[in-house]
Amino acid sequence: MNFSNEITQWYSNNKRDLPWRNTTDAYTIWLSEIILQQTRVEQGMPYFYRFLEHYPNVAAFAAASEDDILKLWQGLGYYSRGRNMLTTARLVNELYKGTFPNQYEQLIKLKGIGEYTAAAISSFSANEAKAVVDGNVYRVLARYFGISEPINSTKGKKLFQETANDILNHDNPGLHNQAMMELGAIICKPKSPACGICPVNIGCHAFLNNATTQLPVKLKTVKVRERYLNYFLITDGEKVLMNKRGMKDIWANMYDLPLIETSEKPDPYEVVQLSEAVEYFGSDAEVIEVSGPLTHILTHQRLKVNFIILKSKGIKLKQEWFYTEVENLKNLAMPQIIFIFLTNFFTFKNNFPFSN
DNA sequence: AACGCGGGGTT
DNA sequence: AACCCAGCGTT
Repeated sequence: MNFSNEITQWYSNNKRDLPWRNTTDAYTIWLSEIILQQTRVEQGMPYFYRFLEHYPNVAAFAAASEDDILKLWQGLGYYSRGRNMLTTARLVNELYKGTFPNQYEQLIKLKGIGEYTAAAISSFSANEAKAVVDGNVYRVLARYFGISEPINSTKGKKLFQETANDILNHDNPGLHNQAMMELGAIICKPKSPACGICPVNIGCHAFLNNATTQLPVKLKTVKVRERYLNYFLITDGEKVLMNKRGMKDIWANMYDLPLIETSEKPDPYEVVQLSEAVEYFGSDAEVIEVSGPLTHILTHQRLKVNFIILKSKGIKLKQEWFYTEVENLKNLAMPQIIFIFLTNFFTFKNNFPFSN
């Protein structure tokens, strides 16, 4: 038995029953693949069901608004995925009359679809002979063949893609690709891999040389930036003052609260004295209550967040600010920390959340 | 080639 | 705290 036969047989007997594996519909597979980019299966699963229910085909997706998509995407992170999907859905609806393409060369041109995703959709949907290389495959290949080239260097990416191409089973590329990823997810795990029950342990360089902890090799990532975000909760009757974020920075085009960012750890009461605050809130602005700082961790940023309840007579609205009914908050896509704060605040009005 | 982009789970 | 997750787009 060769490598591919071993893992595909193992896969057939041990695979998880995942909803996107029961179809060859390119639209459905596209949906699942974008959701699963840098996202664990368990985390993406409920979003997959939700999106499929709201948008059962590409025409339905194309008809959605960006606000709709971002709201449904809320909590999943990497929101550009959702915005890129909308671009792609609208293009596909025009260009291919609502039939999602399943050929690599067409897929790779679409926004949000890179080498991995184009290979995944084309091999799963049309059995096209393109090898997938995701985080799982990097790990399996590095260990099995003893490849110590960093997986995130340009040279490494090329080498791993070539290696994946070399061992691809051309008789059933879709099955082979699924098996590679499943092996990485279930057996060849990052920590404490289950080498004892691995179908290809005989022949695995890392297993034979007790080197699973050294492989794969990955170049150091950049350091985390600290930011201090001071959010203001300003109400007017049953309305809340909200902010629509721009295209730069995190949480593009999503909704949060009026914000003043400071370069150093601030005293919330002094933030209100800053000229920027005085300009918009007036010098008579009064701090009612403060909670924070809360720490919100992103991959490359550590956010220290203050929430400041403010009362003021003369608010001067910035262009991106608008009042909205509390009832309408459920329609706005917000970063998790904002969503949780507002949910708690308006659920426990008399009991300020996160006070410390 | 390097960087930016979320949120959550595991070790 | 470090690392990882069915990566991709921009600079």
